[in-house]
Amino acid sequence: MEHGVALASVEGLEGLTLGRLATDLGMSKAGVLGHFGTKEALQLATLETGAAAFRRLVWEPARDAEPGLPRLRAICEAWITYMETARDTFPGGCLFTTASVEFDARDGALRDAVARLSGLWRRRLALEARAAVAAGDLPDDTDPEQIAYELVGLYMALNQEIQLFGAPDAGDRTRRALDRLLGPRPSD
Amino acid sequence: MEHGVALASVEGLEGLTLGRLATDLGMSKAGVLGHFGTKEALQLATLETGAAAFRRLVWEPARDAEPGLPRLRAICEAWITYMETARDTFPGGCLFTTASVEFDARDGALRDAVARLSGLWRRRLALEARAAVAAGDLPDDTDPEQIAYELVGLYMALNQEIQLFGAPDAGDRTRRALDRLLGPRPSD
DNA sequence: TTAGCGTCCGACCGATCGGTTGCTATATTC
DNA sequence: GAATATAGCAACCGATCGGTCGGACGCTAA
Repeated sequence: MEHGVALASVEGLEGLTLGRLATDLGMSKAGVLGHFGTKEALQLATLETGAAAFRRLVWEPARDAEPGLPRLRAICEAWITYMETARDTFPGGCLFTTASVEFDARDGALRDAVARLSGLWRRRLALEARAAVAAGDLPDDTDPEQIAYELVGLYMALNQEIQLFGAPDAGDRTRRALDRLLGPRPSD
Repeated sequence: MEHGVALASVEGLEGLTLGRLATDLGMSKAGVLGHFGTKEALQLATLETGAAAFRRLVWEPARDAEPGLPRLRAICEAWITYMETARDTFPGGCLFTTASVEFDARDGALRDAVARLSGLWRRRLALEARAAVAAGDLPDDTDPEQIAYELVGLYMALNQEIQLFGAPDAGDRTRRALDRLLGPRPSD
């Protein structure tokens, strides 16, 4: 599964091939397929494994922070670290950005799964933003969904900056945008 | 070429297949390939054709606006329209978002072409932002590259919102984000 | 000891991939 | 009217695709 996630992050979930995966793992195609039954099942399992890694790297580190703005900031910082340093797990960049673009114009279980996971994450972000508004850490007229929407865009830009342009200062660019979106960081 | 662009926007530039394209066009594979010689050449030509359509739909309408913030606003509005209504040319959403994610982890002419086109557009956006700062329409301490960076992210989010979630209010969400990024629109 | 089960294998299937070859039909040009 | 160039075709190539099949191996429980 780990190698499948790595492969898919580079080649896409459609480019994740039974033959290629089997060769890399020193197995036969039938041996690999036996565990899943179908390529689509393999793709879905890969997506779930990737989601678990995302939760572990981005959500878990922020879990202990106080709900609301502190936790939202912790999420955003872990998210930057994830984009910058998760090269071993996701050598081709964020799997969910890739999968979203890959399946957003098709039908089927894959598209549904991607939309479900993306929607879940968006709701998580909006939930924290809502708590931040309730706590008075964000302006009263803030739309939590709007915050979540802009955050997602910001991190897709970060993914492109790192993967396509190889920009070293991409993390700081994102932090600057976060300052404007969530207010300056208190640690400064 | 038109049909190739439409196909690639749905299936990706790699999913753009000689056989599929030939069948849709009522031609033979050899007949299609004869015009390009190589699949990679077809992909590059498709990318260029898509870029021409993008320029026509997003850049041309804003060309007559005054350089700086007015033109930047005109670009952003045309860009939203492009995302919302270019379903005939790009039924699978923005071709450049797709291509960027598809090739950002690979090597070769396709990746170079995508990076070149994306970089060009980023520089165009930054150039207008810089003019806006010089004209006093944006704060003095504004980083034009930062504006361009955040704009690109914003429109990738818009592309996802339309294609993956089918959200009808996606354009307005983007306009709200633009208000915060470039200041409220004067037309209000 | 044996039966069953999970894991994996090599061999094979039809379909499709990108690409090559030799040919024909239609224009254009000299 | 002959020569040339263009565009298209059917047929075919080796490779790879996802998937199927029968069987071999090792483990565990009866």
